[in-house]
Amino acid sequence: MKLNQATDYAFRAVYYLSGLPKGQLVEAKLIAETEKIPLRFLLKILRSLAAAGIVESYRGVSGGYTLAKEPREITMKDVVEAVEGPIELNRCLVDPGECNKNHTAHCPLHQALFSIRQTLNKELASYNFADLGKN
Amino acid sequence: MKLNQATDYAFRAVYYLSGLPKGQLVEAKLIAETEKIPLRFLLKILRSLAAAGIVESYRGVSGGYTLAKEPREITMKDVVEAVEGPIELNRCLVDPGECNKNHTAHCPLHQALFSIRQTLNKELASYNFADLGKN
DNA sequence: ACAAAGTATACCCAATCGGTACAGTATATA
DNA sequence: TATATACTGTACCGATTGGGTATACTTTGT
Repeated sequence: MKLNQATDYAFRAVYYLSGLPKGQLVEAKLIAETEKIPLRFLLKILRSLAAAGIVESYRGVSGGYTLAKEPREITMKDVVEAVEGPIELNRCLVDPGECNKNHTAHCPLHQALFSIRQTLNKELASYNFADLGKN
Repeated sequence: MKLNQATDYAFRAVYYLSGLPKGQLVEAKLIAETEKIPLRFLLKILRSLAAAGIVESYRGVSGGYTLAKEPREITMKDVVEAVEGPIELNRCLVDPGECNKNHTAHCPLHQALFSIRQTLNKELASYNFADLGKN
C-alpha cells in the first residue's frame, strides 16, 4: 500500500512553492529542475493541483505557478486527494455493492476499515505546509 | 491509495476461521463458498497466510486450514503484511536512493511520511481478530 | 508578431492486479 | 495399496493503473 509517485512530486512542488514569498510566480521548468521532476509530468500534476484550488496558474510570457492559499491552509491530505483522489482503503468502503458479503452495516471488518481510514485521513490532514518546514 | 482485493479476502478468511472452535480444520472450498471468494485465488492467499504463520494447512483427505494462533494474537496489520508486504507509503521511505532529492534525513516531507506510516501501522495493529467480532 | 509560458488530449510501455490452469504432492480411508 | 481428496508451486493471462511523453493548441508580455 503506497502513495504514487505523482503524489510525492506534488508534495515536493507544493513544499517548494511554500518556501517562496507570497504570490511569487515560478515557472514549472524551474520547479522541475530544482526538485528533479520530469517537466511534462510535473505540468500534468500541477494541473491537478490547480483544479483542486491548491495552486494558481498564469499563462503567457512571464507566467508560472503560485500557491492559491496560505501554506498553513494546505495539508498533505489536500495534496493527496488532489492528485489521486480520496483514500479508499477498501472497495467496500466506496461501493457497498462491491462488498461480496453485502452486509456492510454489520460487518466488523468494514467498521474497522472505516475507522482506520478516518485515522489516516486525520493524520494526513494534521500536516500543513507552513509547519512542515519548521523543526 | 488502497489495500488490494487479496488483502480484503484474507481479512474475511481469517475472520471466518476466528469464529470456529480452536483447531477445527476447514477446507478452502467451504471458506470460498461462504465468503464468496474465487477458490483458486483463495488457495493462493491462504498460502501467503500460512507462510506468514497466521494459518496452518493440512493436506490430504480430511485436510484444510485452521488458525496457527489465537485470534487475539492476529492483527489486521499481520494480515496486510502477509498478503501485500509491509506498508511503504512512499518510495523514499523504502530506499533512500529513490529519493530524488537524496537528503532524506533532513527532508521534512520524509519525516512527516515516516510518522504517518507509523500511525497507520499502529492503527492496523490495534485490531485483532478476537475483538473484531465483539461489539 | 513572436517567444515564452501553461493547457488538453491522446498515446505509450511496464508493472501490478485479480484470477486461472496445470502439474504435482501428501494423506485418510476403502 | 489404490484412490479420491485436499493443499502446493509455478506459470500464465487479460485488464487496469502507473509513470511518463508527444503533439497540437491557447494565452500573454514585449
